[in-house]
Amino acid sequence: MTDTARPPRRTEIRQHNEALILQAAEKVFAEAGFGGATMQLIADMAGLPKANLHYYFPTKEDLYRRVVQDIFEIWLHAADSMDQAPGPIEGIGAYIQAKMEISRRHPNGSKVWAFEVMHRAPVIQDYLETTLRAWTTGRVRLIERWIAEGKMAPVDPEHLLYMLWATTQHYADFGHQIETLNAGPLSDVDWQKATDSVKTMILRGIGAL
Amino acid sequence: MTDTARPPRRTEIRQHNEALILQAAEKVFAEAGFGGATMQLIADMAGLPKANLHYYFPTKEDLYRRVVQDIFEIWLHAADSMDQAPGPIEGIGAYIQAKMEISRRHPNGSKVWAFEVMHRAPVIQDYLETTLRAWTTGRVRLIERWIAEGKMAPVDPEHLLYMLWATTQHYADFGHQIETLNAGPLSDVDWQKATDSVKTMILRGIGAL
DNA sequence: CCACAGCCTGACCAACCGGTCAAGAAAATT
DNA sequence: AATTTTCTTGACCGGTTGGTCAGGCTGTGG
Repeated sequence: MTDTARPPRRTEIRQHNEALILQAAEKVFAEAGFGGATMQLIADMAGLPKANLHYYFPTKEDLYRRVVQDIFEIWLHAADSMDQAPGPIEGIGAYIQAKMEISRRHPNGSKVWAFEVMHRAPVIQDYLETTLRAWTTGRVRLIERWIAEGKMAPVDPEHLLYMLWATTQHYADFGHQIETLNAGPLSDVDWQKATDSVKTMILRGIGAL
Repeated sequence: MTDTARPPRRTEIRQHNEALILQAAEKVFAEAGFGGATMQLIADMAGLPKANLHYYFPTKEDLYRRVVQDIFEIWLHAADSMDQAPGPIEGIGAYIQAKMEISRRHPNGSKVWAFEVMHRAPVIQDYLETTLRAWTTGRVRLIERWIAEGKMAPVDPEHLLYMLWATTQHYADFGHQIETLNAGPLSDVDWQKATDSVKTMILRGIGAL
């Protein structure tokens, strides 16, 4: 009578292996999509036998769902800095900064999200309709407030958000194309330049500079 | 001895069926990626037996390659209007207009391209390194000229191009997400609004307005 | 020491995949 | 009409896939 029946006690082994699998899965799903990814390949990359994957994640879809959800979490937190900002220069500037850093550090996550949405979001449609919609409504109101206060030009807030998502995620999703045109991976300086360029063009574009 | 050996004579039947197959393939590849798409599904959607697909396109990869190449062609032509423009307002404005219309009319093509690039472009890597790079270099020079003539602010031309690609293609690649947030498909007015928003924000962002 | 719950995995399976092929139907050419 | 080329298709094949399962292993609490 010490415990409350169910919780299967997250052992350290479980946590460690789940992390290992999720990391490998993110990469494989990003590079091949859901249909193109194979459990065998994910298993090899994680250094585990395939049957072990099915022990922690019963089906391929369960594993995929976890990967997508984890990414979604990261993205939501990226906007925290935007909320307590006094105006668009600080708020949107910080949001661009945060999203560009995510594009650099979690390019695979961004790609999996893109795959999922292009696939008509069979797995996370409910998230789009609930969490993302609520999130969006909140930021739209924030932007409308800034406009009303004369801190920026009267742009359509939703299309501004689309532009923010599109430009920042482009550096992750189309990273290969950018690297090809750049004749090599982007350096620290290149990333700084990219971030500054996006910030400058967008902030001037919304009349905040 | 009448003909010159090879040309396999494009009959009307061939042209008709190839178009039918390519149209179905574009949709299936866009919604499932290369790995997730099946020849059977494409055949069903085209209303043809699977074996017939292999008659016109020997392998799945041949079919995929044709789909990607066709899209690439459309995109290249979208920039024609940009070249003979006197300045960024007309040139970049027309380019945004053209790319937004492509996003609306060929959303699947845009998605297949996105899939391909995220997949590290196994099929069209040579196009990226030759045609696209040459194209990009040309537009970079054009933009640099406009900057030198004082017609726009001194932004980084390459990051401006990325922003143009990202924002316009976002309406195709992430159309499902946008439609979900919009609670339904975009109307004529919605598309006009989107195009105007993108144009205004970007043109002001580069100091052309 | 035992007991037991959680962890591991080689071997296996039905379903499905891309691709082949032979035989014939339909067009085009002579 | 005869002949040659193009087009059509059901049946089939080897290989791969997601998923299963029985049986063994391991660590921990008593």
